[in-house]
Amino acid sequence: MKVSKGTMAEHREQIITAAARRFREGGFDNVSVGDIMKEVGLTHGGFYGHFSSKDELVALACLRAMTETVAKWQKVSDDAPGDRLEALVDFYLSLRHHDRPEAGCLVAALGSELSRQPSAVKEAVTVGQRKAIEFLSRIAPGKTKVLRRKQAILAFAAMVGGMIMARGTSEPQLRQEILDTVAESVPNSVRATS
Amino acid sequence: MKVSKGTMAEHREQIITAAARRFREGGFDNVSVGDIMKEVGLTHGGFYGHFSSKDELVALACLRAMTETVAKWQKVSDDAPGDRLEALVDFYLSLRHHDRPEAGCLVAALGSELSRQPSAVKEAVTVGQRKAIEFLSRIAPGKTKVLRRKQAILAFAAMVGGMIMARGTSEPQLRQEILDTVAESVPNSVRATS
DNA sequence: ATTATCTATAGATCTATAGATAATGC
DNA sequence: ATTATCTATAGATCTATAGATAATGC
Repeated sequence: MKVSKGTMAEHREQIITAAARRFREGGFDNVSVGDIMKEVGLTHGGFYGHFSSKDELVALACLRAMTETVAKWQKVSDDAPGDRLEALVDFYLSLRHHDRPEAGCLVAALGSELSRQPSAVKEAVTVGQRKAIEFLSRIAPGKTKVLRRKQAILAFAAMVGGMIMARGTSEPQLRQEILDTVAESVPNSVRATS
Repeated sequence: MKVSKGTMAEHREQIITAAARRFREGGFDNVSVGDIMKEVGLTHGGFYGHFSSKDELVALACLRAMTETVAKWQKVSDDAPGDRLEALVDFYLSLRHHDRPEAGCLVAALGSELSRQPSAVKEAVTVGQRKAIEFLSRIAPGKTKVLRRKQAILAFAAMVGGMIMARGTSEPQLRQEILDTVAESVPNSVRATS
């Protein structure tokens, strides 16, 4: 039953990866330690050899998800033929992202649950938020650093809010109107930010 | 033990009111039927004489919360000495709203949990979202109806996202930067929307 | 007589722990 | 010998239901 140290380290990574996906899919409360361990092919009892509590895994999974998201943003903006921020906004507010919260932005998938998480979780998310804002500042069009940071925060807020509103709507027409309107307006708005 | 029909109707209202507050405070999953009934001064067993399921109460509580919020927005904008939308944005992105999710916007308090709720709940929220967007359209500055609606959707998205980001942050300085930046940028952004 | 509420409970689920098992690694 | 994982379980909690109780309202 015992596995090598290398395999155990792999298991740990697999648990964090599975958790990052499953939590975004089902919410922190509706995904149990047992669910995640089963997905990795282990039993729930072994979990506590890897982590001291479910909360510890939640914090690690949040940071993992946010780091992966910013890395994906980097690729999307690098591949953009035209305006990098505009390409990112279209990518973020796509129907594809809407339909796959488990593979997308953690703040959009779990944002309103974060305020009720223990401080270790919020601290991990804060690190991720800073990375996201810093990345967006780099592709924002403003002339000064201060201005680009303001543009980054505004763009992030509008994208997160737009996606959450779209996911909370039962009518496909309103949903698409929200995604399209925000995607279309953010680039103009960013340029107007001072 | 039995009460009059009038009292029973009052109890029903009290249950919905308590639920609307407690759900925004703790999330749908972390507030039990028993918690809500206890707050109203009843026992959990009597709940099913009022509602067929917890989900039914969730839907009613969501609609209640959103309707109350839009009513409050109306008052805030009516009392504004200057620009009505600007006053509303400042009110929404205030530290006071940040600190009291249970008395504020449902989309900011529970937004990312909505996509996982049954369709009856999402339909109730959609009704509320339409009311919110229609209200914001009325105080938006655009020349045409179509333009004002776009401005309303952008402003709502930025406000929701800004509040959720602020509540998910553990650092007070970053939190305040997010609230201030979005509050300051939305009015300019709205004017730039076309 | 009807029915709003209460008491008690079935059935399900979840986190965390304890001790057993069996493979690694000194 | 050490330890990663497994089996089993304690303790807690939640939704929903069933039957009892006692006050309303015909």
